Amino acid sequence: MPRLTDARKELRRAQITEAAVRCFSRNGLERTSIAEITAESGLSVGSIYAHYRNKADLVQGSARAVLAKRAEVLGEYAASDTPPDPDELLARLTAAIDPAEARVGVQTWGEATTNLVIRDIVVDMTDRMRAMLHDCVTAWLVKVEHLEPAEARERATPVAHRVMALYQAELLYIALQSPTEETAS
Amino acid sequence: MPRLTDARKELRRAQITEAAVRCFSRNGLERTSIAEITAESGLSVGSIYAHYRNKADLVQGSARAVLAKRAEVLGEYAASDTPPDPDELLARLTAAIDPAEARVGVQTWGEATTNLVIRDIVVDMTDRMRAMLHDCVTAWLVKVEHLEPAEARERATPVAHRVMALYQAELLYIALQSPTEETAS
DNA sequence: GTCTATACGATGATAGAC
DNA sequence: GTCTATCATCGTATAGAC
Repeated sequence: MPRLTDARKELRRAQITEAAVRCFSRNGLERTSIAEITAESGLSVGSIYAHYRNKADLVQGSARAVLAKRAEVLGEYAASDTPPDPDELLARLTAAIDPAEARVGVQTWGEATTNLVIRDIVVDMTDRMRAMLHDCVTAWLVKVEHLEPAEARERATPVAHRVMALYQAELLYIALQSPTEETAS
Repeated sequence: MPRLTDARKELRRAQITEAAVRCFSRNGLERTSIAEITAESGLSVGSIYAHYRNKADLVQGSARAVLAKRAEVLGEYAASDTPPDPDELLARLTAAIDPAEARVGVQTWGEATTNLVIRDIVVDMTDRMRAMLHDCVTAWLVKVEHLEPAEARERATPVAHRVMALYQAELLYIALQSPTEETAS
């Protein structure tokens, strides 16, 4: 299989999802029409349907992209040599939130309540992020607080759970600020 | 103005919003058609439009109803003579969450990211709930921990903020459990 | 692969009788 | 106030040329 062609295909798909996310952040998942995404991406209707089976497929791809991007930021801290303490971890995480992506993220939560495919994506990504947080906190407990690895892992669980919860609440808070307010720091 | 007529009108409106909330919890805000709400309420299309200007108006009414109901539970604790400590407060609050209403609540968050009217309703209700939590925590600090009222109010602020955040995260968690799981306790 | 034009279905909202 | 029947709009998805 020609991997160059595959790479181009992935690039087009990314181009489309990125345009879609911009539209979603403005008008929401369902109120965004294919025509709008067409205009935003600079492509045509036919081209979009050549890369995505239907709109549901496109929404899934966009949801994955947004959630993956957020998880990516987290992954960097987990591998750090000087792990931040939980409060600092949360502060850095929330500081890295992009308002537009926060809106799409919250829209995705809403969609997940009635769409099983989206629900699985969200739950899966949330579990992964919680696991990464667990790694971060464990690393901090071991390297900075000098706990035994076994005990550190155990004590990290409720802490990771709480950090995740506070992060989600912060994401919601940012998503609920009106688009006109988001430039004001 | 005849208040009996007004009361009947309110009753009909409630009947419609309750049916709407049931539909929303199953299919989401946007994917629920007026026809479905018609069937669920046992009324007709014309009757619904006699009580609500349009679908947006109906969604607003439903959002208000759900959020107000959740705030109501909280109001009881604020007036209690033996205020629960923050952990207990959160535990009781989360225990009182109805899965169907949790789903509509999260859907409302999603809608609020792009709909200014809904956004104002959500922000307003959130602020009110946080204020009530503040009252609860202050009452606990004064009556149980025997702090001075002035200091209690000040110390209660970050606590109320955190309880609210954890409550929101728990609401999301419950909303994301699939409808088939919600009977399993 | 990408485009334009179009078919088809669904849905919000209205009209008018009772 | 409530109903049934209907309209008009919009949006997804496809067909077919290039």
